[in-house]
Amino acid sequence: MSLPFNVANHLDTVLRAVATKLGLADRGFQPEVRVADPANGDYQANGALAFAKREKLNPRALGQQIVDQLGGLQEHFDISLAGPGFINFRLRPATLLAWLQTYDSEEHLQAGAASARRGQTWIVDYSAPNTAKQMHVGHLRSAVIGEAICRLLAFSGAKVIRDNHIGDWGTQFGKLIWACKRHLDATALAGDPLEEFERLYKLGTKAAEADPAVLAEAQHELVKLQTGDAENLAIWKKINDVSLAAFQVIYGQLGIRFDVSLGESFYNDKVARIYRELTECGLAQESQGALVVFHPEHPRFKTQPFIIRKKDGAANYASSDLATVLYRAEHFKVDGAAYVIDFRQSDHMDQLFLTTRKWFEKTGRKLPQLEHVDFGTVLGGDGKPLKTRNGENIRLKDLLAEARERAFALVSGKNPDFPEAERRAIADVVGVASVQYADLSQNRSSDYVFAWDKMISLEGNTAAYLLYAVARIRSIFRKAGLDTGQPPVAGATAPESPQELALARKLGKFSDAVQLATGTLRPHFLGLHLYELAGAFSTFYAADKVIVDDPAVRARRLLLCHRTLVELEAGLHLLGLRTDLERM
RNA sequence: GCGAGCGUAGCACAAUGGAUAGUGUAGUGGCCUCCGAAGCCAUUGAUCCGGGUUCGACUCCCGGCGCUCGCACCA
Repeated sequence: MSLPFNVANHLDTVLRAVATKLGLADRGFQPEVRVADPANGDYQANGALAFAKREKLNPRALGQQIVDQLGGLQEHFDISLAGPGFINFRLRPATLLAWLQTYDSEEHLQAGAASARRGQTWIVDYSAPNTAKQMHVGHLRSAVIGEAICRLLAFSGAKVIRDNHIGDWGTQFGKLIWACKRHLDATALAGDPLEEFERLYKLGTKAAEADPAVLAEAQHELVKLQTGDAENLAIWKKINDVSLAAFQVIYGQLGIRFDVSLGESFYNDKVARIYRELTECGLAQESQGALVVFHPEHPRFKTQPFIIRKKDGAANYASSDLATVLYRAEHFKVDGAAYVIDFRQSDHMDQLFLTTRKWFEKTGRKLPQLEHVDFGTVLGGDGKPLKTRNGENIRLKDLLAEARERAFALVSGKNPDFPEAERRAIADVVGVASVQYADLSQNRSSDYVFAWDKMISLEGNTAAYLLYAVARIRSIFRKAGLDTGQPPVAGATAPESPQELALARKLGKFSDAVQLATGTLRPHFLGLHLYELAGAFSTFYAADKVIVDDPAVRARRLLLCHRTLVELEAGLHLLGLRTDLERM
């Protein structure tokens, strides 16, 4: 028997078969296979405890009964019954070696993982900045988390559509066009066009606030735009083109590439159908002049309306989001849609999903799995949303530039002898990766404190610590005159020392980490695995010399080094980080 | 007011109802004649309060307290 990519799933399958044989399955036995604390083994099955309790059986006797049926697993596992009825599985060293020999590259790891969601189509809605404004720190999390989720879903076999649902339509364009027609600075526009549009946007907003006549003019410009006025449409298009080009620079640095950018304007001509359908199926009603949806069974949404058409007859983001769900279901035929949007919009998302569920049910449509991938706020050291000293939003381009500068200073301090161009290249990787990883290494649901010192200090669970492990492994190969692409690992023996074993066992948990991160749409589970892997490597590296004379020992330690490199890189790539550095 | 989320060592975080609540940082004490010390080893220190469910609760339920966010036409 060859060992499967995900050992826990294999154990689950075997245990279910045993449960069937023992007549437990039809009474609801669940194996409950979990990754175990290393002190207890590699995996544990907890199912006997709950089942025995429910069926009034002795849990240890039941556990023993199950263990007695697991003879076929003895080749690969040391199996024991422990405590009140835990079944512990410890992989044998030879099995660890076999697993490591099989999963020897990023491609093979992916091949192993790709069965989980084969045949599924997912659309991921992330980033979604508004045009005419610079991307700022508030846009960071959606972009970074969204990209990681796309990669995780694709890795587990899904077809993924990356959709940038940009805010390219709305009432702000009235004020903006008003300002463009009166205050455009051609020189500034030629220099940094987005900067100029942002200035005009602020100017237009202020002017409209101060003077009702301006507001009226701006509203007129908006109506002209909406009714297809050629001049206003041209300005609008110019603004969007300029904005997208500026966004693209940021996306390039973050390793993001979208498949489609279907912004709000794309859905302009699709909202009338929403009003009609929702009214016809009895979900929508008039209230205070607006078209709204109430949910009588819901404690809050029975009185808090979901406004899908404003009293002035215009669409809003609810109408547009409903049209978007329909388009994704009809045109892309998605099985799932993940919305990477901050937690403050939870009410909106709840109302959107609730309404969609009822609407699709009434119209006989298949409902995709709808997931709000929410996330908290990026905070400053004062515990408030991160801003500049004068209270402005921090621009993403400035933030990323500072990250690279700080990384450059650090690399230069550590390795002043590296050529400057190389130090720059290293800083580009380390700086951006540090920002990305600071976000991805913790549970997305909570707010997080943005602290340069912690994220680039290179201590603890940081990108630099992981990349340092990558650099050290490359260094071992380089110094020994070996190629990481052709590791000389023939004749490797099974891991022996405690540090080799700990590292090998950690390597085998990659699949569990990917599965957990993907299943929960929480990338930090993968980050945590990579951090623990890098730690296990550092411990191994300090304890066991790799380049030794004994060919078998040398081959197996090189094998461990190589697989650590492969997994660290595969994992970091899954999180959207670059790893292309030889040394740092 | 109603609703949602969050309260874990000085600080920053982790824990898919499981075994002795993990890690980083800060503190203390060790380790470079040896493949990179941006490292390794050891050690001090925590579940907001009160009930409940469970063989077992940071996790689930109820009630407090505290912080954050949302609540009619911005997205």
